[in-house]
This record gives sequence, C-alpha cells and structure tokens, in this order.
Amino acid sequence: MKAWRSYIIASRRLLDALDADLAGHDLTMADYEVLAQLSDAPDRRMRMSELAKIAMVSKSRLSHRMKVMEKAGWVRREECESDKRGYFAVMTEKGWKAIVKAAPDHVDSVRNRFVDHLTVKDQEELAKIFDRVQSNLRDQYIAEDK
Amino acid sequence: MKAWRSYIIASRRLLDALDADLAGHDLTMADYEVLAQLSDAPDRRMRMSELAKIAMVSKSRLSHRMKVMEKAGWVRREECESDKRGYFAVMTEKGWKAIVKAAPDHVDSVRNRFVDHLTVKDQEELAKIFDRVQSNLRDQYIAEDK
DNA sequence: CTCATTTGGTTGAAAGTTGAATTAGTTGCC
DNA sequence: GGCAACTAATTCAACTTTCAACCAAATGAG
Repeated sequence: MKAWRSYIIASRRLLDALDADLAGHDLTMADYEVLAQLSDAPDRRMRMSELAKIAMVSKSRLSHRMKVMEKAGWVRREECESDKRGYFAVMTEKGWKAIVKAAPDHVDSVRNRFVDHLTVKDQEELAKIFDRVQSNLRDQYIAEDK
Repeated sequence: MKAWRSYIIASRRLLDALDADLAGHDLTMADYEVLAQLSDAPDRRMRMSELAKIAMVSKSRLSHRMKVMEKAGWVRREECESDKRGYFAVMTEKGWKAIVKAAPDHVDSVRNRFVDHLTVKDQEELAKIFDRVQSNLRDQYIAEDK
C-alpha cells in the first residue's frame, strides 16, 4: 500500500505537470486527447460517439467541449447523411494547425517529465505491466456485465 | 509515444475503476485521500494548509470539500488558539467510522484492480520508476523556481 | 405497418474546480 | 509602537464536469 500511495502521488504530479506544460497552447490533456484522436482519423472526421469512446470522455462532456472548441474554430460539426441522428466531428484547418503546433511540445514534455528518466528496459516493463492491468480491467468490466 | 499513450489510458481506467469502487462509500479518491491523511495525523487533527499539501489538493478545494464533509458530519473545524488565522481540520467519530469502513474495501479494490496483477518484482520496479520520476519532477519544479 | 425499444446526441441544472481577490491575523524591522 | 510584508483560510466569479431528462431517428418484433 505504501508503494501504491507513492505511485498515486507521482502519477498525479506527472499529469499535473503535463497539463501545465500544455496550458501554453490553451489545451488541457483531455482536449488534447480529443483533438489528437480526431486528427488521426481518416479525413480528420469521426462520429461523436466513437470519438467520445476512444478519447475516454463521456458523450455529454464531448458535446460541451465541442461547443467550446467549435467557438475557438478548431472543429466543426457535420450531420451524418446515413443516420440523421448522428453527427461527425470534423477538425478544421485551424484546429489542425493548433494540434500540429502543440504536439511536439507535448511530446517533449512527456519525454522531459517522464520517458527520459526511464531506461529502455523500464519502458518495456512498464508497457507490459499496464497492458496486463488494462486487460484485467477490461475482463472485470465485462464480468460485471455493464 | 505509443507506450505512453497506452499507459495514460490504462492508468485513467484504473483510477476510474477505483473511484467507482469507492462510490459505494460515498467517497471519491480525492476525499478518501484527505480523510486518510487526516486519520493518520496525531489526534486525527491537522492544520488546513498542511492537510491540503499532503493530500495534494488546493487550499480552496479543501475548503469546499471540508464544507461538504462537515455537513456529512465526518469532520469539523476548530480554530487554532496559537494562530487565530488558522483552523484545524478534525475528524469526528463518525468520520473515523466511515473511513475505517471504507478502507478495507478500498485496499481490496487496489489489490484486485492492480497489485494482484503484478509480480513482486514488478512492484519493486514500479516503485523505483515512479520514485525516480517524482524526484525529477520535484527537481524540475525547484529549477523553475516557483 | 406500428408501436415499443434502443441509440446518437444535446441540453440545463447542479455540483465541482480553479485562481484571483479578500479578510483577518502575524511577523519583522526600524 | 507602527507599518509594510507575509501567511492562513475563505469567498467569489468563471468555468468545467456530471447527471438525468430529453428529442429525434432507427430498429425490430409482432
């Protein structure tokens, strides 16, 4: 439990530091994740639900954030022809520029704050550990049948 | 960066799962941390500022949460005789019971969701890694001279 | 076809969080 | 003692997140 506690603290500090580093680009980690995922999608457009799922935010939160980011001119919504309930989130040119500008700094920040302090072996070990944790979480989730 | 991404996702899922497990006790991880720290203090009382610091929450957030937990009857505030600006956060009997009741479940939950999926060697490795990360973060923080 | 159910997504209100401003009390220095 | 600088904690306003309610479209069983 002691190790656990210090893990919690360290990981929180890490996330906080990364968030602070991103603030210069008017982004939070959550928004960054949304934009990063969107920018990886074909044509940089994706259905709202899917984007919410892979960016790990709730549907309603995504709706709200999209409104903000839309106002900032980074994204836009387009209705879906084949399913009139649905919408696509589409990244604008401006949004693309913003994320392209932020990404290298963010990557640097991850390196500085984290990756550079790990040996290659550590990195592999860590990846393995969290893979295992995640797959167990998924199994538990399924077992709880939600 | 790929390993990093999957670390982020796994760790977020982990925290979410733990939070969900605590919800049955009407607690969030943050509140739990505050109460846990407070219950470790001598006489289960501590100055607000110190509590905020070691529980990793902002002073204003602690103020707000304390108001909520005070209403729930878990804590109470006492003014400090020697420094009239200051207050002590004091855990009530009811609060003590609440945390004593929640703790084993939480510990179980940490085990189930995380620790049990790690070998002893993994645990040591992880502790070492995050110790290093944290001490580097602290150094960077100091270097930034804040 | 039709009606109940499910799904995609939004909305508004309530709750939570943040950071700056504020209040009150303390300290150190001349 | 008097005053500037500092600290403890709370409050305020702006913003974000959550939760539940909602709407509209799609699905599917009878």
